[in-house]
Amino acid sequence: MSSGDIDNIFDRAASGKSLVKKRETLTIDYVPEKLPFRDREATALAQTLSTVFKGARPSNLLLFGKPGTGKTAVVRTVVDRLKKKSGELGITVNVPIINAKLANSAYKMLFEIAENLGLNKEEKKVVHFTGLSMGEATDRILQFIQNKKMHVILVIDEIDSLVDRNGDDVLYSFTRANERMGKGGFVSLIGISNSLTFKDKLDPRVRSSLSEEETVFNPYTVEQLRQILSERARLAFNEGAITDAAINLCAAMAGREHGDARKAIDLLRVAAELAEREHVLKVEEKHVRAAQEKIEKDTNLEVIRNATTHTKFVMLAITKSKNGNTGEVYETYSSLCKQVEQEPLTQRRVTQIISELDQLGLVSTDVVSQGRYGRSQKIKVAVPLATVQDALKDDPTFSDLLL
DNA sequence: ACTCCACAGGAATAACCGGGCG
DNA sequence: CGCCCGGTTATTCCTGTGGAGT
Repeated sequence: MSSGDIDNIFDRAASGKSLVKKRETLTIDYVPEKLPFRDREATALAQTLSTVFKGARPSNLLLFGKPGTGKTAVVRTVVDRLKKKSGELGITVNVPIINAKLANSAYKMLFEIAENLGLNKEEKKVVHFTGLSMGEATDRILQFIQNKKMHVILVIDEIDSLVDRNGDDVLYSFTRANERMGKGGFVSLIGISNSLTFKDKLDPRVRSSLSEEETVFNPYTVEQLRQILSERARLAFNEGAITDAAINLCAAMAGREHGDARKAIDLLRVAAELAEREHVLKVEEKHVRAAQEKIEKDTNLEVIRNATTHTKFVMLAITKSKNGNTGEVYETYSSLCKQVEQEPLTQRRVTQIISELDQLGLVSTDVVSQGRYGRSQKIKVAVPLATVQDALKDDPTFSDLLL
């Protein structure tokens, strides 16, 4: 380290500067002015939506693409502009953007739509957060839109998770709404889906209506990711606070998955945090590697921590049983339960929990047949043992069992 | 070629929760 | 108040199956 570098540290400390100057540009919520490599998609979307300014209903639209390909970001920038423009022109357009996955049930989603459209500010509450039948709730929302002659463009993010859990009944009502609505009000749907096979899960009627138009978002290439990251880094970091090599590594790591820009930016942010903690001058490749590990560990930790007690028991039982076939896991599991005087669940339920853990990637399973000795799963933990123990140590139920 | 273990994993159903309806 | 609604967790009962041992 040269004396210049040392001066540099002092200068930064004195002026209150650190590596990062604009942290918010490294979060997923930050939407840049202009989205690189997404012009085509953005103009197509703007084109479709522009019909509201003629007072007509825009076509329903489906957007496809893997996570982190800029779907949500494109929608948000275009919608922002749309709102600004409609304000200037004195046209009222309601554009609720809701995330079906975060809402985590069809009913809560309806509730959020209602909130967004301001149903609950009127007279008295119209749609509550439970208690009504689904049909009733949708009817009330549509009725409201019709009465107020509202122009609504409803954006449903992660629409595939809605259909996976609740089927397409709700979507059916919304796509059909315009026929019933008469003149004055309308509803357009914009669905954002992570899954490319999403359309197959829909009823044909819903499918044709929902995808009057569609756009596919291709994954970013590593080179594109690199450019996106460089641009963000220019905004976020102080001059010379990050090496090109670090940026390239972020791009390469995120590109290896499927061109996930969100992941790339997460990596960059966490790497910066780690570098700052070390009080070094530059974010380098090793910080990016460390960030990768940290992100993985943190998500696993969270998942285990938020799991139900029995899921935790099962997780622990899997780490404790060496052989890892279902019968053995179940036995260690029940003995763990009895140690703390809890009623163990059925084996059927436990296999279900195991397959849930498998889906979360905490555990890997493999069906193997051992001939005479039956057919079973070979279950292994897919995360470091320390992670499991860390996650469980805060739970008082497990404090005695971890030794 | 047949058996039969030790489960996998689907289907139906129940128990429970928070909350609205009349 | 009793009943309905949707959601989640758990139970009960069930049929299906790869391959080591015979």
